[in-house]
Amino acid sequence: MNPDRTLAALCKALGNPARVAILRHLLQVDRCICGEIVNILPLAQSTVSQHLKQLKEAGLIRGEIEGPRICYCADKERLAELKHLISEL
Amino acid sequence: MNPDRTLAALCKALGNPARVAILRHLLQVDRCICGEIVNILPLAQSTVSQHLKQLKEAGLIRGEIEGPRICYCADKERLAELKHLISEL
DNA sequence: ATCGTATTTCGTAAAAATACGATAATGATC
DNA sequence: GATCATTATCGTATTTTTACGAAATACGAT
Repeated sequence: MNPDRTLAALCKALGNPARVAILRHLLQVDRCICGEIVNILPLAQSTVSQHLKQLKEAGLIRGEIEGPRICYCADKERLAELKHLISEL
Repeated sequence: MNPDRTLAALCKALGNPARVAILRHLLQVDRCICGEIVNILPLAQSTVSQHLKQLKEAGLIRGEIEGPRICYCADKERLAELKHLISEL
């Protein structure tokens, strides 16, 4: 993809404080289940699920099914790509 | 402001390919008048003006009145703040 | 097979973003 | 003062985002 579009898509995914908080938390704890994120944020569980979906679509996080729950983790390679695109601005 | 909010606001401002292109261009040419940006992008003049407004509100660019036209330039300090906030993720 | 927990998806409403053309505002020039 | 060039703002339509509760799905345990 065109670098402007890639950067815009990544930035758009982080263009909401809740999603920034989610990513930051996942980077701190390395990995955690969805429910933990729901507890941290003052948002309904379905809303958090949507934010997770957007982050996942942007490639910034991944979710692995782990029994009855889903374990999320940050995709550090994708984050590195964002860092690179921003830093070369 | 809360760092999550600051980062989200900055990212939101870059969450559109046209705005990324505008910022990138301003960084390349250092400074240029609004009309030049309008010529580069495949968008109506009023639309470009709105994008410029958003970038200005986010603090990423500044506009100085220069006779009948307006000269825009990137705010490198603000950009540095974005780079810092992203890099420390 | 049923139940309980965890998560997503659906339906929906309200707000914001995007884009355009038309109009207004500003400043230089005649 | 009229006019031209440049840019912002207004009005509007369409799309997207954000948020919620309710319903569906998936899985483990009983």
